[in-house]
Amino acid sequence: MAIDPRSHTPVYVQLADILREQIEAGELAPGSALPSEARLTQEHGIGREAVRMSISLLRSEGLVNTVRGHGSYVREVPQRRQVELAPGASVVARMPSGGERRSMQLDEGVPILEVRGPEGNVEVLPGDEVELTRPPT
Amino acid sequence: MAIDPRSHTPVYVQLADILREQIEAGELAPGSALPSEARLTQEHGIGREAVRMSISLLRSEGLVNTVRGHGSYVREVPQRRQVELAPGASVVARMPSGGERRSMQLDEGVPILEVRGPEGNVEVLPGDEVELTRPPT
DNA sequence: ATTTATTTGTACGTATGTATC
DNA sequence: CGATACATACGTACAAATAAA
Repeated sequence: MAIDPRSHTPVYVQLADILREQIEAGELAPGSALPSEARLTQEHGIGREAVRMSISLLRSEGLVNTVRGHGSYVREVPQRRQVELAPGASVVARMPSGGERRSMQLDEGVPILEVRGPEGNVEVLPGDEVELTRPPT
Repeated sequence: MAIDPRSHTPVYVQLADILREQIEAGELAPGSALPSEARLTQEHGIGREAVRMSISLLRSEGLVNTVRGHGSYVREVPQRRQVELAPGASVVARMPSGGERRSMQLDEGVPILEVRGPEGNVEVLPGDEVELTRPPT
């Protein structure tokens, strides 16, 4: 359970594994706060940078969300609304640019869906709120 | 052009903006190498951490790809193969877990597409290589 | 095949800025 | 205002991967 600084797996990966396990086990429930950086630093006897890299890793996986000056929280499992893919349309997934992320108010680790309609019109959807569907015949 | 340490926009964001502009203008062509961390540090008069955060930001946007011990490179625009979404199927986009990223050999900043077939079968596709389509009526 | 130089990765410490409560 | 918490940014050092001599 304890972190081994001499292990070949980096300290920050070890801590991320511990936290991920606690999240998936429900010990850290959706919406609940992770321990602060200072606490994680002290309790695991590691530096602050390693702690921050751990949380950054979980953020990039879409598992947690960090609010500056407040804390890091386990992301709620998003409620997805169903969007029907129109006939003749196509869709690609990609990460948003910084500007797109801000304007769409997306958390880190959230991709976007870019839907091209048959007439060339493009629609950009938040990847964590949408489930694209094609109705049965 | 020069980086202003007293600006309210962080140094690493300023550098990322500069590099992103050079990428989108074609000065840094797809496949070409970015300047090394040491060069960027010296030429812009900033610390290595700021340089690394800049490149990390571009990586998370899927614009560059970093190879340890070698350098960072402008990502090639991916060739997407078209995959038809079956009738009755649905699809969501999300970021891969660390294990998924390794096993699918995905670069950072590449989402995945999770396709659920009508019979509940699930298929996981790399988001940078696939364009999902629904054929016209 | 060994070594050397280059480059990125990990990790620590320190200091200061800024947002939230 | 003060306390807490995360963000930015510098410096340092060593580890590890890569390529070239």
